[in-house]
Amino acid sequence: MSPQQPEETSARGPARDQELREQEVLAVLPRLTQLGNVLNRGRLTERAMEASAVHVDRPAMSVLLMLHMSDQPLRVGEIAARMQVVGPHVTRQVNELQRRGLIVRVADPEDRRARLVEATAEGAAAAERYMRTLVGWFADALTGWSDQDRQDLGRLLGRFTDDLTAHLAALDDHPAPEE
Amino acid sequence: MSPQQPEETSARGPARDQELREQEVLAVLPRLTQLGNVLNRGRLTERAMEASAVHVDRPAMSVLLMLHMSDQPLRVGEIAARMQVVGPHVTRQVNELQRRGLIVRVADPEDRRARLVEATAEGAAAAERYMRTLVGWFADALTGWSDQDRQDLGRLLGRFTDDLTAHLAALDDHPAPEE
DNA sequence: TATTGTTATACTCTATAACTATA
DNA sequence: TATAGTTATAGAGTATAACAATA
Repeated sequence: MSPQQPEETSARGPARDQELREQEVLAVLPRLTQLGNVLNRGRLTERAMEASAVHVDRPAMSVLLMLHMSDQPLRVGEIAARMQVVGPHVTRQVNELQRRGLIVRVADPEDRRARLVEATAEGAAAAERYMRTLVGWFADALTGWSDQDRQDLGRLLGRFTDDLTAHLAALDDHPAPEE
Repeated sequence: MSPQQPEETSARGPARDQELREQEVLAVLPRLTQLGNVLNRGRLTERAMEASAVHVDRPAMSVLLMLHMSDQPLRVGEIAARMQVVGPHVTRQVNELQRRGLIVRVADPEDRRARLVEATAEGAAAAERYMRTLVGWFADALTGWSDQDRQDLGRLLGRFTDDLTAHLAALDDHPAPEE
């Protein structure tokens, strides 16, 4: 992390800026990898489910959580789109959640091909317990942070995720200009 | 997570702080989920491998990258520990990388049970191409950010990952104090 | 004919168990 | 007896293909 003067930086032109950004990203890359591991692997989900007494598969928990955060019944296709997975995968999880009484399928009045997936009272309560457990852990990890740092983290993380998502989507359209 | 002292005066106690942090985390949670998806799923790795003309499996790429970032031959057990996976998984990936000539196994002079895994020139070049592609994409996504924001992101992300990792590890030792 | 969802199947990634060789 | 690694096998998670019902 070499400190630099903003004026100096921009005076050197875009190529130099790019190089500086790459230096910084290079330093953060291992942390991003680590964060990805903690979020996906690392049994974070399993532990939160255990702590909140929710006993379903991890993918099913994702579906239930997605449903809970939407505050509205969703179609299978919509759930799949939001989770960035394919339809059949969601069907399987919805089947399991239904078996356990955590969701129900109701008729979609607007389209008889589709059905709406809706959390039961029990399902909503389970999702709420799970989410509060997880959020509590994250919040605990931020103990000792200044208000400013916490706000900055939220702001920058959101912006970074959006920008990264947008840039990767753009790569699909303009396939890789040579570097 | 119910605060024991319901009525707080203007002075903010720890319980109130906790609640504030949870509010902020709740807002960032979807973004963290999204970021986790982008990093792990979303074909980011596959696309970077394609763009850098590296043709191995995704887990094998992780091993090769880990080796490249260590700048030193590593034992299978050490790679597994750093990747947080089990030994046999690494063995499989190392086998494939060896078949493709990207790594070699050399004798460990200090322990004849173990062998050291080392990237070949070709393997190191492939890892370097891959890493530069990925870092380039991330850096591009940060175009238009102020120097301050970029530095803050790096700093806060690193700290967050460390604190989160530490907190989750602590949960293993003091299993969930009842609330 | 296109779209929503389901069923059946296959593939990828990672873990556990059993074993070998060296310490 | 304990440790490093490998081989064989099993499981979780997700995708693709083929199909049904409705639009």
